[in-house]
Amino acid sequence: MAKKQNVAFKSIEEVSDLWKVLTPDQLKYLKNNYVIQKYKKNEIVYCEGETPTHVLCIVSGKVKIFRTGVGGRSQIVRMVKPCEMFAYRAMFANEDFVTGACAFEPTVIYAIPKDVIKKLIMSNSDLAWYFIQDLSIDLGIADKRAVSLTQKHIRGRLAESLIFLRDNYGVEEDGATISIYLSREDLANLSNMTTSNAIRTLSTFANEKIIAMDGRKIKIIDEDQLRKISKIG
Amino acid sequence: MAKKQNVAFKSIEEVSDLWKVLTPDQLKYLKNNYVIQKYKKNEIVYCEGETPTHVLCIVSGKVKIFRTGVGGRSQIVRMVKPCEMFAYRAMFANEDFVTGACAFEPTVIYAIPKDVIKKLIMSNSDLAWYFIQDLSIDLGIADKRAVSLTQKHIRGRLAESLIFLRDNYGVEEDGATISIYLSREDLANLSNMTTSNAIRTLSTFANEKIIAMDGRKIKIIDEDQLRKISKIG
DNA sequence: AGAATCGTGTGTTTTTTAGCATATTATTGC
DNA sequence: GCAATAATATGCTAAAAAACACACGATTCT
Repeated sequence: MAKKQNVAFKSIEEVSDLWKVLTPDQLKYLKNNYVIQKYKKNEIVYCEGETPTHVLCIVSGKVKIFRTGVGGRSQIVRMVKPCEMFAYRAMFANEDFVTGACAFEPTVIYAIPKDVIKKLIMSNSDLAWYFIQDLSIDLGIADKRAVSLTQKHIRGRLAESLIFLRDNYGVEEDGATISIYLSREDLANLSNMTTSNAIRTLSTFANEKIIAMDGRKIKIIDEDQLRKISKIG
Repeated sequence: MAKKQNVAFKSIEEVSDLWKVLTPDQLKYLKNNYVIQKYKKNEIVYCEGETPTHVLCIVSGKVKIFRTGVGGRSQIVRMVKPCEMFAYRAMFANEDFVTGACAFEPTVIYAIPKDVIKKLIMSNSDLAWYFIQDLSIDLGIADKRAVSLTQKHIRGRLAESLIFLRDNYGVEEDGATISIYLSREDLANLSNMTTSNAIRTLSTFANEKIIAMDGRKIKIIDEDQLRKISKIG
C-alpha cells in the first residue's frame, strides 16, 4: 500500500481491435467521450433493476454477470474478461438490467455513454455488425447453457464449468492450473448447484485424480475424462 | 383436400413493420429476392447442425425452436409466431444451427437469403439497430429463462409456461382459453420436465380450479393464483 | 375394420439433489 | 495477536423429480 499505483492504462483503441473499424473522426469522438471506472475485488459494478447508462469494456480484471432467482439464490449467467464488453444487452433492449455485475478481482473499466455508442453504431455499419455478431454468439451460448444446466447431472455440470473456465481464462505456466480462482460458492452458482454439492463433487473429482486442488487453485489432470463426464451429463 | 388452396399471402412488407425502415430501392431489392416456403404440421424447418442459408419470417403458423440435450431429451428454447423472424442467430454468429426448428401447425414462411439480409443490414443502420434490439431482447429472455428453468420447482415452471403461452399467443373469444394447443410432451419440453410430470401437474392445477382442460385446450381460470405459483417458484 | 401406434393418465419405486447441522480451517477486522 | 467472521468440508435427512410400469382411449395405417 506504500506506492500509489498510477500506471497508464492501455488506451481504448488498444483494449479492443473492435475500434479499428472506426474512422479517424469516430475514434476521436470516442476518445473524447469515455470515462475510466475502477472497482475493488467483490465490488458491485451495477445492480439488477438499475437503468443502464454506459456500455462497459474491461481493461483489466474479471467480472461476473449474475441473476438472483427464487429465494435469493444467485446464478452466474456470464463472465467477462479483459477486452470484452458488457452491460450493453439491457441498454440495447431498452430495459433495466435483469442481471447484476460484480468484480471478481480489482478491475478497470472504460465506460462509454449510451448516446455515444448509439451514435457510433448508427454511423458505422461495421460496428453495428460487430454487435449483431456478438449478441448472436452470446445468445447461442445462453441457449446451450440452458439445456446443459437443466439436463446434465451435478458431475456433468461441474465438469462443464471447469472446462469452460479453462477455455475462457486459460491456464498458468504449468499448463494445467486454471487461471481464475473462484470460491466454491461462485463455482456452485456457475454450475447451478448448492455450495455443499460443489465442494463434495470437487472432492470426488480430486479423489478420482481428474483434478487436483490447492485452495482455490484447480489443476485439470485428466482433461479427457473431464470432457467425457461433461458430455455424458 | 378437394379445393386447392391458392390464397394470396400478405406481401413481405405487410408481414412486418420492420421493412418500413427500408428505402424504396432497398424494399424493391428485398421483394425481388425472397422465396416462399410451406411446411406441414410437425414438419422440420431445419435441423441442429445444418448451415443457415436464409433468414426466415413467419407469415402464418407457429414454429418451435428446440435443442436436443443429454440422452436425446429435447428442450424448447423459443417459440415463433406470425410476423416474427428466426434462424438469424446462427447465421449472424457464423455458426451452424445449435437448435432445430419444427412447425407446430401448417406454416408459411418468407425466406431471405443470407447475403441479401446482410447487404440490407450493412446499408441500413435502422435495420441493423432493429436486429441489435431484437437479439438483446432475446438474450434477456434467455437469461431469465435459464434461471427460472433451473431454480423453480415443477409447479412454478409449468405455471410460468402457461402464462408465457397466454401472453405470447393470446386467448380465444372466451377470454381464457390459450390460443395454442400443445401436446403434453411439448409442454413438458418447454417447462423442463418429463411428460408424466407435465400431465400430473396439469391435473393438479385442474383439481385446484386454477385451470380447466378439454383435450389440448387449456383455459386459465385463476390467473392470479397461476402468477403466484410461477413467482414463488 | 382391425391392428398398431401414439398420446394421455396414474400409481410405485428409485435416484438425485437440496437442506440442514456441525466441525474445521482461513481470512478479516480491530 | 486475537476475536469474529467467512469459507471449506462432511455426514445425515428430506424432498423433489425422474424412471418405470401399466392401463386406456384416440388416431393412424393398412
